[in-house]
Amino acid sequence: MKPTSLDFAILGTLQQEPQSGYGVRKIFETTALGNYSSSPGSIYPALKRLEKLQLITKTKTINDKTTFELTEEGTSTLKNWLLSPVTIQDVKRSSEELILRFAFMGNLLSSSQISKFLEELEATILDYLKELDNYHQSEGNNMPITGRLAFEYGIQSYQTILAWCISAKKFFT
Amino acid sequence: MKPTSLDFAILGTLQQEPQSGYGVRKIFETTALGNYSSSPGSIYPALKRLEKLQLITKTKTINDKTTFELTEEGTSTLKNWLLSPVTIQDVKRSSEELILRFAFMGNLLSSSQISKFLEELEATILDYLKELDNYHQSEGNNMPITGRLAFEYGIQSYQTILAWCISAKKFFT
DNA sequence: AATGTCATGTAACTAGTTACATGATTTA
DNA sequence: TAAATCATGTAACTAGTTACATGACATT
Repeated sequence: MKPTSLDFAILGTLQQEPQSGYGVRKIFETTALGNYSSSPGSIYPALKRLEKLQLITKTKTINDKTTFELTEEGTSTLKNWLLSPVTIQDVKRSSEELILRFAFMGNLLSSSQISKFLEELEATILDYLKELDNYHQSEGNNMPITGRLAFEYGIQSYQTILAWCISAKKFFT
Repeated sequence: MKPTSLDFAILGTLQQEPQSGYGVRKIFETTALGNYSSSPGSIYPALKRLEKLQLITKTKTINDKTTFELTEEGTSTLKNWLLSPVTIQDVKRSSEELILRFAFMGNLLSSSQISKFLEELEATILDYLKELDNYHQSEGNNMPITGRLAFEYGIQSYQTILAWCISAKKFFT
């Protein structure tokens, strides 16, 4: 029963500052933290889930607002997620989630832990890029033009992450 | 009852070449068409769905293999999807899906239709980038460092698509 | 007084995951 | 002959979507 990607997005948000359900929804709606659903049908059940798992607790209920904050277990769950190794599957499946992880590191990890994450990410992407390059070299000419261009977009987007990693590392020496 | 993203990935794959369910699974597993699940629990039910909607039909059953191909309705559904306008929501939610669309255009659309798509995409991303830039200008300094860097990654990844659009257009004059 | 936003929820549905199951065929 | 891969499926579960519902409070 491991938390979902949305769960971690909520945990990270609450870690930055305790929020009501409505507060979380507004943050997901307005900030670029988006592509996470802000609909009540996803947020409120998720909060219940997290509460049942004892990762968050209600703190105070002033007028209408119920404010949630992380429990100790919630904080350590979040931290473990931030510290978990970067796998090639992570890279293949969703770079978005890796960037989300990074975004939440500021408050919880040390500079050297953050820089280690970036180096792991860099290495993993380099590996994957080699794989993609090989495929491109051998199959590129057999692919229909739009297919090939789409594939090349993929390569370029990984190169973008790579370049971003390298420039981001400078902030965490 | 509109087809899902996975449905379109299957339709596009079958349009390129009729396949068995297993064939589709292998393509999703091995090609970079990935992040679409290739598990039997997603593919076989999806094929049933598409068959019920009369977008695909079984053609022949040689030994074990049941081969599916697009019906006329399937082809036109796919084509309509390819031709549908590029919205800012598409861009925000998933560039991946837009690139998937592009990848399938080769066989079904004319050069001018493809180039129109690229121009629409370019314009939409430009709009969105302006929005992101404004946000960055006004809020960038208030954001925690990892949050800001993550945001900047977002900007860079849209710039990558933009550059890709521009270079891809050259193939469809 | 009416509209909009704050604030929280539920109910019905859909798609996708994980895990299991089966049998045939191919390869080591 | 054992193991791997071909080939297709199902069953139980989970998360998320859409749509609806409610009431308080603030604004015009």
